[in-house]
Amino acid sequence: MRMPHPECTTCKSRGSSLFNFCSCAETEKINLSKTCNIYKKDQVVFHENVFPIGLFCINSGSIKLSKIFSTGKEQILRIARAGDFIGYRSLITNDPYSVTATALEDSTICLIPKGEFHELMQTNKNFYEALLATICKELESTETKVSEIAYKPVRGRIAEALLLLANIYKKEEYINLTREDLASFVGTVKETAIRVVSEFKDEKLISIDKRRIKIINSKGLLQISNLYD
Amino acid sequence: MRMPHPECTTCKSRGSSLFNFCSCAETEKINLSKTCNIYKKDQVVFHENVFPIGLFCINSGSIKLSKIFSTGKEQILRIARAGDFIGYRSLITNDPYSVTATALEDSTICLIPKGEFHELMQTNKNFYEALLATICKELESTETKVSEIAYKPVRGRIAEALLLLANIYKKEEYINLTREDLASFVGTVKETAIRVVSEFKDEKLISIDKRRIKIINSKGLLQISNLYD
DNA sequence: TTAAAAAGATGATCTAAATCATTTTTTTAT
DNA sequence: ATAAAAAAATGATTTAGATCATCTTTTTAA
Repeated sequence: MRMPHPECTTCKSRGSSLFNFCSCAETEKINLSKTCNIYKKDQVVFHENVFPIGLFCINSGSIKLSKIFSTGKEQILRIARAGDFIGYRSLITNDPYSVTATALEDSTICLIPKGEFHELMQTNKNFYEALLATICKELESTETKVSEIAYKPVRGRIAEALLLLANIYKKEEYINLTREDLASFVGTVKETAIRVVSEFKDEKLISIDKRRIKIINSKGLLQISNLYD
Repeated sequence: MRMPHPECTTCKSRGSSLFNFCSCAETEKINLSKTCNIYKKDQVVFHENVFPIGLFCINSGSIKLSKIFSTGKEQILRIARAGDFIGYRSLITNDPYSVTATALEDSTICLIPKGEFHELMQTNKNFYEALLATICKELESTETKVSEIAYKPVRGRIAEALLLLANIYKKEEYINLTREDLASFVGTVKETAIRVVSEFKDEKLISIDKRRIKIINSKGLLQISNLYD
């Protein structure tokens, strides 16, 4: 779905994005070449194994990045929000996407053409360095994820995930993720995630309104998360 | 342990390392500023949570990069060999090491001072770009590891790990890793790794001499590895 | 507004893999 | 060469969490 372009220069996500490292002139230039679309909830932004055509910059909403198996199982690796870039790795390595990006809610996403991205990489050192730092941070958190899935019990992983998600969704009052997505995020199944979330509710660590989760005792959750570190 | 410096310019690992992107003059300069040490088997090269003082370049041997838990459990994330750089991520982000590096066998490792590394990053675009590409690849393989630990049964993970290790150790005839390290690498326990390796021997997928593993049916292993993708 | 679909809850059962315990083989150090 | 230590092998037992099945609540769409 096409929509009137939000302006990059005045974009409310600019401060929290890598565009913060771009000059006004650069931002203006990007603004002219970009296109912008609304993705409905559950709509795929890009598919695993497909070659990229540009850089996606999330203007509003949230996007899950996941690997999907032939068995239908899904592993969510990361959840991106307003201001985040997605799909830049394939642009750098010239490889097809290694993950699938799907909208978790209705989201507005801008697409910056490949050439524009590469030009920015060539000409703006600050941008380049900030991007490199972002990738390094991502790698570190992914390495942490490996160890935790391997050694931390489900209860600890869900406690930790809820704290992380509360931070991602800090502007909203509730964590807006189905139990099934929560399960995919921590590497378990729906039923187990449902059970653990119910336990946390009984233990007064979280409250639930309809199906939405709100943390009411983050210290308690942190303790559960750290039990096995 | 100190030793006579191997020469960077004639280093047999140079072709397979990122120094391949450096000019002769640059390599000479690095050669003069570097120091070189032998690390005995099981010796720690650097520790988690410690700040880096330079860039490590493996001249010979093999190094495991792992996270170690307070419970004593270890998750091996990556195994680095001759020509590989280790510890560059902390140098880029100015953070302490997020993993511990330990010699799997007696290894020779050069240490390039921090300043030298940063200068190279500033002045040599090819080097910079190659490093960025390396990190991107690492991130992709770490993401794959997350999904596999979450969804692939131990048999499949060990089959896959053996194929990967055979490739890392392609110059040697045997895979030189204890069952315990193999277990840490795929996220399981020693006993389970031992049992699966024994099964593979019984199924004529591998042969074992003393405790060393040699692959004799890689197609079979690949099939087991792919059963659940 | 109502029917259908999706999400969540919950109980029962099963199983892969962890844990615990002991023995054998290989390696290392004296 | 021999003793001690480390690694591997193997059996018995336990368990966390997956799977299967059914029911309830909430959301979505006609």
